[in-house]
Amino acid sequence: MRLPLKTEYACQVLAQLASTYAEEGVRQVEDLAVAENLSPNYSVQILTVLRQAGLVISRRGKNGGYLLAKHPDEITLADIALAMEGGSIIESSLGNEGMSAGNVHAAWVRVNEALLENCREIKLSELVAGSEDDSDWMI
Amino acid sequence: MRLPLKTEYACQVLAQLASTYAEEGVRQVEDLAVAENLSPNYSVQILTVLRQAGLVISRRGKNGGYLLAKHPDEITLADIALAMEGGSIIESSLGNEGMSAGNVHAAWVRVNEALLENCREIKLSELVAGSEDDSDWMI
DNA sequence: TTAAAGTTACGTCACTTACTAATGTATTGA
DNA sequence: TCAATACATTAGTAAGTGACGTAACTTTAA
Repeated sequence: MRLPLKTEYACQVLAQLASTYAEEGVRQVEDLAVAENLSPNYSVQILTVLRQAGLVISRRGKNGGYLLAKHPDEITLADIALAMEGGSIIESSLGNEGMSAGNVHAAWVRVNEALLENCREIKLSELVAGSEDDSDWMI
Repeated sequence: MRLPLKTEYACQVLAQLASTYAEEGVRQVEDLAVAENLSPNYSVQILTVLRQAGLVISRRGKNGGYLLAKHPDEITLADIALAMEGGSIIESSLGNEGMSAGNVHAAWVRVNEALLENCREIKLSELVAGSEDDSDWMI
């Protein structure tokens, strides 16, 4: 199944914010969108979700913009995915109709939990282009 | 993201075939579909994919039907998911447009690989209703 | 040879995704 | 204060996808 672009874009925008985290200033949507080659209008909607999830902080009005709510080491892929996708990353929609439906559903719930654990091990800081970590396993 | 019903149905149909694996006879689509409460027509399409992937064997003509190609212990969730979804379970569609796109893409590729490992640890035999294994962690 | 079963191709309708556009609201600096 | 600026929210939409149904074809046992 395809990972929603929405979620991938969220990773990009957050990585972009992380790249200037040390400077402590806000970044404007236009700026972020250009750097990641995204539609500014769509980026706003993504940033709104990220704000509601407590991953970014926004300032309105003139000289407004966005900044990370936490250190890039303390935001994981799991946080991002859950923020964008809701309660689970992979969700099984099977009910109890059919002999094996219950077992199949339970199995995928287990897979989702294992997946969450894996995502918890990838930090936002590793996604920043040109960071120290990005040479080990990144291509 | 929602796990495609197609994939979940595939698990159900295979679990159903696994439940009578010892009897070594074929099961007809109608039979399988009723047991798992699926549309027979749709089940056919799923079984066709599973056959092409080498997970089931079909016999055509009168008294035809389907049977598992391997022992239920030797088919895993990974096999099923890959058969239904293609090369990867979770696929990132990001290219290289945008500063962090490459890193984000690489991260999700890594997640997919970890996910595959997890799926390799769940055997089809565990999905069979009423099997010995289904009481430990199944609800 | 005929009826039963799988095979294949096509059609389709509702839903979702990935946007754009328009309007509203808060903040600031002159 | 007021106008400019930037985020916030809602609505709209076109294209794609998912989950089916239908129908014609092929194979095989009896």
